Amino acid sequence: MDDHDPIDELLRGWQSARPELEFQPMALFARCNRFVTLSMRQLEATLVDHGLSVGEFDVLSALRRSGEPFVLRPSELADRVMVTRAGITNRIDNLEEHGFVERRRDPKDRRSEPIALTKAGRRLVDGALVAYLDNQTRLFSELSPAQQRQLDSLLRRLL
Amino acid sequence: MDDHDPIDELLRGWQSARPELEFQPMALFARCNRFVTLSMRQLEATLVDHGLSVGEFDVLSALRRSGEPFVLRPSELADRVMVTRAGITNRIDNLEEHGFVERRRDPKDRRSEPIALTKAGRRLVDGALVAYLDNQTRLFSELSPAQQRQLDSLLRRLL
DNA sequence: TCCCGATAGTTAGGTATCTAACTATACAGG
DNA sequence: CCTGTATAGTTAGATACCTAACTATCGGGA
Repeated sequence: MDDHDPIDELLRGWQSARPELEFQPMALFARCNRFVTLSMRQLEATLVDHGLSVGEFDVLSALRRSGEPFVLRPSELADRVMVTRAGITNRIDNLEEHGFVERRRDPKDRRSEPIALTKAGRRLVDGALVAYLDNQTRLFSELSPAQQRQLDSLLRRLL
Repeated sequence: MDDHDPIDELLRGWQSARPELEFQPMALFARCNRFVTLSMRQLEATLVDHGLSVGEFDVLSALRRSGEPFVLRPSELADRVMVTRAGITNRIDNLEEHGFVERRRDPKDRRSEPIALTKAGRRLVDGALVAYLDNQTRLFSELSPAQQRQLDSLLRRLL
């Protein structure tokens, strides 16, 4: 019963304002939300040290994961990083300006503009990845391996 | 091993691209993130039915929770809904336009502009609250009460 | 061959947020 | 009292998204 936990405070506020209602699930979701929000802030800070935003890192990551020759079309990228195509256009614009990706041409389909990870982009993402993983590992370091598996299984059930 | 789970796919992609690294924590965080993102979308949809965005609902909720006379200063609201003061100014502008809150004056401090929940605002938030809670309850309905407590305790440890 | 619906990507317009700068007011110490 | 610093809130400018409309191209069927 930490009096300074903002979510317990939220819960107490509601319970005294609407004592007839059940707020346990709200508090649980608020905690999930808070964990993700705070963690994202840390991850952003980690990537800023490498000159990347999370959004840009996601795009470079998708290219990196795709394996040789590290080329994907914008629509494939959009699907993989779960962003609209318009959003991907903007991210690619930024990354291209900085020389981390290149727009190519597809001789088979002139509508398509395959996006290729450049050498510089690959170096960058490979370096940032290590810091990013370290950070994510730290996020869960308070949990034992068994607890981490437990959390994973609960989340799988939720999704 | 669901072949169509996008997070398992993420994991497989990385494992084949960088087999020497450990991606379990990344997958775990990705799952948290995905759960929160998908849930937020549902909650947004629920509130849209009541003519509110999540941000607006948060502000009205904070006022509602504060109890009689349902008045808080913008800076208190900003702290409670975890948004900058600039962000709160905008939300209040919207809510005031729609008549759900009112800007008052504080005779003790002319810098301050206490925000009061109107009758209409209170009706709205009380109605939306029920739908919102129902939705959040549904989010976790796949988990037994014991599993929900387990999740809560894991999250408390993480935070 | 020509047309027409589907597909790839970009552009335009709108929204919500942030940071930083600004205005007005309060208050404490000389 | 005056003055300097802190505080309350707003405004300005930038960013990163979204949806919807648009342009160009593809490919199948009359």
